[in-house]
Amino acid sequence: MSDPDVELPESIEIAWGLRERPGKGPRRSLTLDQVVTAGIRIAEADGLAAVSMSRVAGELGVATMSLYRYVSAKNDLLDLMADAAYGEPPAVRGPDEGWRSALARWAEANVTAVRRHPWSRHVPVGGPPMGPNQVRWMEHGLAALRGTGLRGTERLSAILLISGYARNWATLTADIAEAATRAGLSPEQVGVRYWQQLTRLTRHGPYPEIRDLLAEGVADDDEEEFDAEWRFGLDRVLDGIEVLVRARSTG
Amino acid sequence: MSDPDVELPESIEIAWGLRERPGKGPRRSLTLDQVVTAGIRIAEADGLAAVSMSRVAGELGVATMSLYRYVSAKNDLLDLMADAAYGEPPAVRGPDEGWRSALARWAEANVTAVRRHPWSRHVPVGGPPMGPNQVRWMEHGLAALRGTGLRGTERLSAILLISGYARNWATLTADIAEAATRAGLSPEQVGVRYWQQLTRLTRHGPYPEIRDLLAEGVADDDEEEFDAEWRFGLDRVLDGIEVLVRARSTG
DNA sequence: CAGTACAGCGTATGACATACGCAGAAGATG
DNA sequence: CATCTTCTGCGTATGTCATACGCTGTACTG
Repeated sequence: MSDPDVELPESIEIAWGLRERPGKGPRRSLTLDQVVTAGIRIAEADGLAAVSMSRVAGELGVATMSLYRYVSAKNDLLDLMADAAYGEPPAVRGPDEGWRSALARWAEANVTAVRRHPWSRHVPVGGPPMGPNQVRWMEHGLAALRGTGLRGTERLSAILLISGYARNWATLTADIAEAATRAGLSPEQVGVRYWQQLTRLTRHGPYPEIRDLLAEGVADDDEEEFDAEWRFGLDRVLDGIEVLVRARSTG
Repeated sequence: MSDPDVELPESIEIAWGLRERPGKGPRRSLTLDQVVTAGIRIAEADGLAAVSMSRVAGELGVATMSLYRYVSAKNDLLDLMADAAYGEPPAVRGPDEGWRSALARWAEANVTAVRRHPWSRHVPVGGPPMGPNQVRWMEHGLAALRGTGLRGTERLSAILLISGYARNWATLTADIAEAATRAGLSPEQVGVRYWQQLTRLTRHGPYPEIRDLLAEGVADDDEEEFDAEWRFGLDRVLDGIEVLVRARSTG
């Protein structure tokens, strides 16, 4: 139950500062932080695909292979970059704030975090959150649900659900924004084009629902529409949680 | 409003069978389907990373560059593979089935689809669904919400929310299952190990919520726990939709 | 001062996506 | 039947990338 020294992936240990500094050999000329920051700078400027070990090294004025004294593989670097991209979680729920408001803030902050670092959505994830920032986000998300009567697994599932939704939404809108930039259009125009494309594809064939949808005029013609859609989904999730919270506090 | 010939990405047109066969030159020695199927076979056997153009070509007994007569870039191939991985959507909602049951089936089917082709979760997505199978899934998802009084954008947001949750969940569990295989453990053991790791990381520092969680004994000690967690989130979402559906039918 | 473990990094390897252009095939056209 | 057009398969070449290996010099330890 309280194993003091569970095995931990190397990059995670380093990120949490659990690695002893050896003190022997020559002084290191860089910090891990500098490496990660350089990677982020490149991703910010030219996208995640531009982040190569040699380019990161170039940015720092060292040889490519030197980086491997700081990370054990490129994937480690990407994981650390992604964790850094999360940044600070939003302010923890205050004593006077309701769980619903706090959770909504937390959800919005998730979206904002991805929007601030659009490249981060392309970092391949593998496994549950263990980076320092990710864990802190988890902490704050759980705090929003304190006192609701939800069990541990339930609180956890709830924030997993919400962060997943937020990341999905942020990813979708970022993809659209990127396609817009590529095509020299506005995001709204890309949205409209998508519906036109879907209209053409479903013109012939058994797509009654989609045709109804299109006939209803679903086109996202302005930014507020986009935002309304996000909030719609968020409200559904929060409503669903509220149903349970109420049931618990009544029972 | 009814532009008859909207621009469509090349690979999408091909996938929908909207490309004319030229009829001129030599006969093609392959079909697009064979190429995609070969890619899937490799991904199934050795993971998505093993899918290289040269390996796919080898599998088909042609030269690497021949593939580019069928897809314009590797990404096209991956997109087509991902669309194929969706496969058939679940049976459309029948006349006697409630929206909630139909939507739950649709959600489960999303999970199953990813589980059947775990590699598909690593295919980089770019943009809203346009593949033939994806669109058919969309059609069936919307059909589940027919007659609920929800507006078009609302129905759409709802299924986006659910499919996102399902894919996230499937991804997380697949990641765990894969880590388990790599480590020669059971998925349950990997879950337990994760909580131990988190215990160690949060032992010192401001993590009251996580420590509460761990003290409560949150460890996923069997498969039913896993499944209960999935259903918890799904029920929250469905409850949230139900709140709205009821409000609409009352108003 | 001797020993030792580690830092930086030059070099080499093997995989990969894909641009380019050619030779030959099969219809289209006269 | 002859010529032309267009497309196919694909050989070759290019440039990029991650990373294994091992050497050299460094700074702390005893």
